Amino acid sequence: MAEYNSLERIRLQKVDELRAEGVEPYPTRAKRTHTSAQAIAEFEKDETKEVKVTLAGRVRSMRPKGKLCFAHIEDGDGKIQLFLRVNEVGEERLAFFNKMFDLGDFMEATGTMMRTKAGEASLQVLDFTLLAKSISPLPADKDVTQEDGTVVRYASLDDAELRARQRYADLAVNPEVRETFRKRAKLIKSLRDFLDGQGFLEVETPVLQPLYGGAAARPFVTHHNELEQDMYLRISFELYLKRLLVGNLEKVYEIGKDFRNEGVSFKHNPEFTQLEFYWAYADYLQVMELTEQMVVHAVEQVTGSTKIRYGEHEIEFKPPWRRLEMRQGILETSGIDIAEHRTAEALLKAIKEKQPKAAPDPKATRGKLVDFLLSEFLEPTLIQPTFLYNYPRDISPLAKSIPGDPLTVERFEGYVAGFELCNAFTELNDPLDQESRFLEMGRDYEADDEEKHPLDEDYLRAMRYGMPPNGGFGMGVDRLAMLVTNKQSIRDVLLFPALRKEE
RNA sequence: GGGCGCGUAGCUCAAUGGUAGAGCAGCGGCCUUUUAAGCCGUUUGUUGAGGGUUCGAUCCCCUCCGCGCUCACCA
Repeated sequence: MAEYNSLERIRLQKVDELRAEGVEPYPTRAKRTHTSAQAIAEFEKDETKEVKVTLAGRVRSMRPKGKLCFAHIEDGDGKIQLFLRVNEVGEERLAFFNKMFDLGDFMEATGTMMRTKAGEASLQVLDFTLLAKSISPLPADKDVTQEDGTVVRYASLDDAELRARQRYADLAVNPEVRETFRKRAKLIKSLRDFLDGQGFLEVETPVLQPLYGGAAARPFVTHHNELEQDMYLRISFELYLKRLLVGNLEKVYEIGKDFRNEGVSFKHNPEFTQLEFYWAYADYLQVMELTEQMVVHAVEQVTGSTKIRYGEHEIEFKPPWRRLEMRQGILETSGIDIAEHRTAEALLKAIKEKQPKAAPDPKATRGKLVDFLLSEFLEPTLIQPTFLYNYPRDISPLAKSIPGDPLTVERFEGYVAGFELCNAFTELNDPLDQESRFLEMGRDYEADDEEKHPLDEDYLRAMRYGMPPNGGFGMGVDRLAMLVTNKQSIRDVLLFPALRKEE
């Protein structure tokens, strides 16, 4: 049972009073004819013509002034001022409005458009109705535009926890939050449009899987009662999408949620939106070109420019992006040439000599050490969009080796603003090689390591029917959303980010 | 999981080893062109929870809860 504070109790009492007067505080239907923006546009076409409209929205401010009252309501398009006078609505109705309406209420108002003495296009109200009484006051929010044009916000909702937990309140009072999520929707639509235009088929593969795979991550485990078996929430789409290539679907993609039972950070959420595509007969170089085209298309659709501002950086997405061989990048930033150190022992020794302050895991494989050098030294320098290519084989069990170089695979990652945006490779399609890679991975992890790749026999069975050579791609859509909305935390681009349960 | 920090009114914040204030919101008035409206009056708190030290804790100590930053983890 909810407990009400003093403000809420006053409003609840108003609900009772309204009902006692025969006024329904939550009527079933609204009769809106225009949004605020439509009404203003129509009025401004010809201000001598009478424009009669019914508007609806949330009351955001009330300024009663004796025999008249100004109020702003906000709808999906913006705010509009209501102007109520005793001349039109009568003394009794004006008093009713002042007494019974509160900030946050949804209401409807019918009237004619007019311009106030201060010059604001407003609705001169003839009649009004309550649409939904607000019991709990929304966090107060006042924007004041000062003479020099700067907007000062008084008493807004900016507690990060409250904003994430009660996103509905955050959205209700912070218009720029609504804008962020409009941009996010536009981003996803533009990615979809691009891939559709390239002839890719959008598919849906299982979220609930008998076996997880396609990435190294701890899964969420659940249980199906009737089948009497454990199920996993997917950690990637990869293995299912590649099964479709076996089925002669040549270009497929999926946009959806992945789930990883791991740490939460400014760039990690346990469930996140992934885009993956697989492209038969293409290799990682072709995927690289398609990637830069796709991303610049999306950035341009959302922001209107190929260039964005992200924090202190200005980032240009126009292709071609910088291409940097991983070996070269690591050499330039750490002074270590990984090609000269072909074993984990040798590489570890080199790191200790050249970078005594660095603290790599002494038990790491060679691939993990390369990854360490990458994230420690190279990654922070990759601000402008950069394709880092050619990765160590042992951290890439699903990628194909470079002909003639068994330690290196045809793989690239796209980096922007110092973090990984996407990951792609020429996909391994040799079932025998794939099987030995799975077994190899198994040896590199402890028996109880939850990140150990389970051996997916059905996937190998599919591959044995024959899988065309292909290029595959995966991208964290939330991270791209962070870039185009200039948000420093993944939470700001997720409507309901993962939070600990409230007590 | 480790480290650091934070938690005070509906919102934004202040204060102090002697049980708390401001602005906004609210409530009661006045006001026929306001937009942070103004003016007069006025209310609001288990100071995140529990325990300890103390004559006395919101402040000091411990535990817990929640959040933020960060490290670890994360192909």
